[in-house]
This record gives sequence, C-alpha cells and structure tokens, in this order.
Amino acid sequence: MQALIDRLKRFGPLSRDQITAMEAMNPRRRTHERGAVLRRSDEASGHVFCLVEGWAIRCRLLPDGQRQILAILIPGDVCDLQALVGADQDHHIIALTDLTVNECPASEFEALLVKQPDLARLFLAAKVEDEALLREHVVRLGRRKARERVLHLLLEICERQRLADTDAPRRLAYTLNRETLADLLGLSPVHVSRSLAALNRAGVIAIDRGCIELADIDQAASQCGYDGAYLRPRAPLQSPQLQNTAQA
Amino acid sequence: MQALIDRLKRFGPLSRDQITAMEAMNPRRRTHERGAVLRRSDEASGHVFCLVEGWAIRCRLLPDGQRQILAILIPGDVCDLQALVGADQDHHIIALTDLTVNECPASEFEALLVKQPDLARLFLAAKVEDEALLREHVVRLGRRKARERVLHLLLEICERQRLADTDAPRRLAYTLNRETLADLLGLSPVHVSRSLAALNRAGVIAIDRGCIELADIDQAASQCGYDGAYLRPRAPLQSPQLQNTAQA
DNA sequence: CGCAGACTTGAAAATACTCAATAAATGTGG
DNA sequence: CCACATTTATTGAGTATTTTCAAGTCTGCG
Repeated sequence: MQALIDRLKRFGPLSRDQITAMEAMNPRRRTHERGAVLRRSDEASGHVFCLVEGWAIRCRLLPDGQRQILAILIPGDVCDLQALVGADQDHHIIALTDLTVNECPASEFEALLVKQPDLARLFLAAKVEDEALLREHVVRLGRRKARERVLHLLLEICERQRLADTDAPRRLAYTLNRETLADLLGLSPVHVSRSLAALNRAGVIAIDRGCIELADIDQAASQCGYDGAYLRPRAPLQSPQLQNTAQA
Repeated sequence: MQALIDRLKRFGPLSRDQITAMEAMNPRRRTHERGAVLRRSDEASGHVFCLVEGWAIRCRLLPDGQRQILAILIPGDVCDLQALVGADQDHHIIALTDLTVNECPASEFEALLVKQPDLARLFLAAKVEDEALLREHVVRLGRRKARERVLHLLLEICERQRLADTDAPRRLAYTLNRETLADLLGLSPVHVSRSLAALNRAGVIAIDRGCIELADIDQAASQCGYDGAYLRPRAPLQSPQLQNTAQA
C-alpha cells in the first residue's frame, strides 16, 4: 500500500487517519509472468491493484488484429480505480515484464471511501493526472511525426521513472521492443526501427544491443518539443484545510 | 445546474439532499462568441462550467503553430472539474460556436463536495467517462486511417448528441468545418476534404453545401469498426446502498 | 455583381507501410 | 564452448497514404 500512499501524497497532504485506514487494508501480493493478461476488457474488474515491480500496458485490440497501447504502467502506478465507480474496462491490461503487484478487492476500496470520503478527491486527482498523460498521447499521435513521437515518448517515460524513483536510470531496457513502441506510437515496427536508427546516428540517443539510452536529454527535448510540465502538478490539494473552514 | 445533475445521474442515483445541495448553487449564465477563449492553458481555472448551448473544444497549441483538438464539448458537458483538485490546465478551451454556459466558482463546488462527500464518487465517474473518450481518440489516431477516422468521429459525436438529447439530428452542421475536423483527427484539412468526398461518393454520408449528414449509420459503423459501448456505462454506481451497509 | 471565406481538385513531394531478405541477439542441447 | 533454432532487429525496394502547394470552384452576403 505504500506505493499508493506515495502516489496520492503527490496530490496533497494525507491525514494520519487516512494513512492508517489505508495501511489497514490487506493487499495481496501477486506475481504475473511476462505476457500475462491481468485484466481482460470483457470482464468486470473486481480488484484495484498497484504495480510494485515490472511494467505493464493498457491496450486495445482491434478486430483486424492491430493493437494500440493506451498507456504504460510503471512501478508506483495504481490501476483500475474505475472499479470504484463500477465502470467496465474497454481495454486489456497486460504484463510487459514479469510483474509483482499488490491487489485489493474493490469492495475494500469502496469501504475505505465510505470511511474516508475525502480520499475520493485524491483519487480524482490521480485520474486527472492519468488524463493528462492521455492528452499528451493524443497530441503525440495526432501532430508529431515518427521521430518526434519516439523521442517524446522516451522522454516522458524517463521523467515518469524519475518521479517515482529519483535515481532511475535513463536507460530503457529491452522492456520496450520495437513492436511495443510501434503499438504505442501508432507506427509500424519497421518504421520505429528506422526512426531509432536515425536518432542514433544523430547522437540524440544511444543504442546498444537493442537497449536504448537517452544520450542528451536537453537536445532530445528541444528536438521534439517536449515539455514535461503535464507530469508535475503545481497546485497541490488542500483538502484538510478546506474541511475546517467550509464545514463550519 | 440541471445539466450537471442530468449528467451525474447517468452514473448513479442521486439522493434528494444531493440534488437540493446542487440546486442551491447559484451558477452565473454567461455567453461567449464563437472563437472566444474560455480558458487559457496558462491561467488557473477558478470556475467550473457547464455547456448549455453551443459547442466548444479543448485543444493544445504547439509551438510550431499546429493545433490538436483533444475533445469536443457539447451541451450537457461539464468542464474543468479538475479545478476541484487544483490541477492546472495544459490546454485551451475555445468556443466553436456562439456559446451559453453556466458558470460556478470552484470554491462553491469545493464547498459542495465537503457537504456531500459522496458526490466526489460521481465526479470521479464523470472523469472516468472523459477518459474513455480520450482512449477512443488515441485508438482513432493511432490505428485507423483517414477515412475510418472521419467516420468514427462522426459516429461518436452523433451518439453523444443523442445521449444528451434523444431527438438530436444526425446532421453535423457547419460547426465542424474541414479545419476543425483536421485538427481533431490529426490530418490536413485537404485530406479531410478528400476523405469526406470519398465517403460521400460511397453513399455512407451525404454532404450538402458543406453540411455533413450520416446517411447510413449501420454501414458507417461497420466500415470503421465503430462500437459505441464506451459511451454507455453498464454498471451504475450504487453509492447510497453502500453507505448504509458499510457505514454500520 | 463582386468579394471573402471555405471548400475542392490536381500534381508533386514527403512520410510511413509492406514485404522480403539479412543480420544480430537469445536460448537450447550437445 | 559450439552448433543450431528461435526470436528480434535491421536494411532495401517498391507501394500506399498523407501532405503541401497552388489553382480553381462554390457559397453566402453586402
């Protein structure tokens, strides 16, 4: 649960009671193998889970066999909060690597929200952040060309990793192979490969045995118009304060 | 406020108290001219508003002058719920037509949430729906080609209109000109024009003096793989029920 | 009518895709 | 440790899609 607490803390202060209530929850630690389907789009998701180790993706599979990846989930990410709201999933969640997650029945989360209603505002904030990531994804797909898309995505992932873990490397190991990148970026694997090769020749990234490293972050950011502001919420929530004033 | 109440009702039952509390709010009716900027990305949004009449867009402007439209806002849509959470906007909101909105200071909304904490769950549900729309937008941009994108978007808008207003026409008037469609779909206006012309020739849509009408919805849906399930949340919230059982 | 703005059409260029062949890395069994 | 199979990545050539630029056309309107 610590990961979830840390995530919510980014959006505003947590009261002692709230933390206690969350720690009282009893998540089950589970592991999944690479490629495992954590959630099928056609099944109601009875659980909320949080990534502890490894990466996963949200993706949509089209009838013609194409795949579009909607988001990457990295350690610290919380998933399936929509279960709180009874909404169905319209997409799959699949392990990109071997995976460790903490899993909680949605009912336990609902009970938590009843006891600590103010937490809903923090969950809302988490959703708002997810939305910002999605919006950026839309812009990337709609208005950038291949090489920019690749760079922009690499920078985003890099920054997300460092937000969750300050000394994360700037290296993106085999987790993201060409096909995964292609399905993220709306390109073909071949064209991803070519774009990466071009960026490599230009010295913006360094490729070593398929492993990608951002060589020059500033240059990379300027070449693709990357601005990570959308990852850094500036105005944190002030829920406890409000509670005192407005309740009176 | 009725529009907001109607919107939230789609996600679950509202108690009498909740409705009363919302009706007690005192929104200000405002009008904006076509092209007006309702919200700049660099300003904190101190208001939550709800569209009464007319259309608007959320959009991002890129440094090189390109524009990507992130969402269309139609009557009944509620906007800037993120203000509740203190998050900054990373995009603009612009009136596509002359516009009438109901506007409320965010502080009044926050007070509402303090008095009726369970409402936060419904707002969360509204956000979840917004996210579903964004996800669909990602798939459209990433894995469909021009003609499919156009059709898919037209179908989505058509269905959204009918969800908010049962006898809305299947006609998309001048509101969506070629440039707007292009910025929505990540295409050039010229190519949108060509795609529309092709769909027109194929008899899927009917164009009359720039005004687009869906001629055959079923055929259109099958041609672009449209499935509007993501617009129809199947499992409504059960918050009042929970309140009784879990609180004990 | 004549103008302004938006739409359409054509031709050339850029971008990205497919297919197929090669190369590199990984894994397996001897 | 090496041969071999398997998977993944790269490269080349041809094709498809989309963009750009530029010249027309239509529409609404004073």
